[in-house]
Amino acid sequence: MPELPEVETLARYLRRRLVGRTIRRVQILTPATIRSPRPDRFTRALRGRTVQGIDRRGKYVLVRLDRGLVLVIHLRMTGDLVIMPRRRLLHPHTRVVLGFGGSDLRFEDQRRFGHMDLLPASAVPYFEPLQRMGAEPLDGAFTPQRFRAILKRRRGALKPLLLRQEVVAGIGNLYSDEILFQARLHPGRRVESLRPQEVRRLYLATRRVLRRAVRRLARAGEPVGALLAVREEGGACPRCGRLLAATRMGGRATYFCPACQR
DNA sequence: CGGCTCCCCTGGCAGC
DNA sequence: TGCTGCCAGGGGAGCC
Ligand SMILES: [Zn+2]
Repeated sequence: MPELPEVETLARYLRRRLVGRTIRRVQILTPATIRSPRPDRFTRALRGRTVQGIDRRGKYVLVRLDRGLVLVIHLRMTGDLVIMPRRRLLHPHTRVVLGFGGSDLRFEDQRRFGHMDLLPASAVPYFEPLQRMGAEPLDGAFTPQRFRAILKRRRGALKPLLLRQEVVAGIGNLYSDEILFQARLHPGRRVESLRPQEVRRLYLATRRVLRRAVRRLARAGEPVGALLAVREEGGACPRCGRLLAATRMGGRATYFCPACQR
């Protein structure tokens, strides 16, 4: 279930495979997946379009097409984009198929939370969720100063803060736990109580955790993180060996070490 | 604004 | 075996 590193890895893969190729066939198996425009228009507008580029913003995949169109896709919890030969049987959770001749790009999504919007490129900056989206943590513009400024405007517990896409884009439930573990900060710690040194740790941990995960996913296809490896009921802290605390914050399962994270 | 609950939907799994 | 309830990595709406 994809957070920034997984979506970034997926976007890079799609870029390698799809740029320059032309959509010949569009098949919608679950109309609800298409949020806009209506399925018949969606199909007509996509047929014949050539992929010019693939971008990522937060957890969104953006497929840039000719004629000034962009296909904006969110995988949510269970969505995935897979490329496979056209002759391969459709997986039962296949929601949308874009046929590129011999191979398909298939959107598979068990829980049907994922969705896509086909927009004019000019409308993308005004597309609500993208417009609200916060800083890209792996971007060069994401500096310690910028991060400090972002946090200064906020109040409340760190974990829910990290999960808000309009604060920092792309962090989900798993990586937020990992980031807080690496930063040695308690998930319930209030952002306004952080000392400069701790803000710095949080900044560095955010970058390092996400960057490492992208690198590792690209190579091994396996997610990384000291905490992620033991993140379960009864797991031991990788740093001090004590039992991890398991709780819920903002309705999300949360794991941390009460000794190391303050 | 922050923080909570509910909801969208499906399936895996523990417990009875 | 079969049923039930709970849980899941996302995020928006509605409420206090
Ligand atoms: Zn510890």
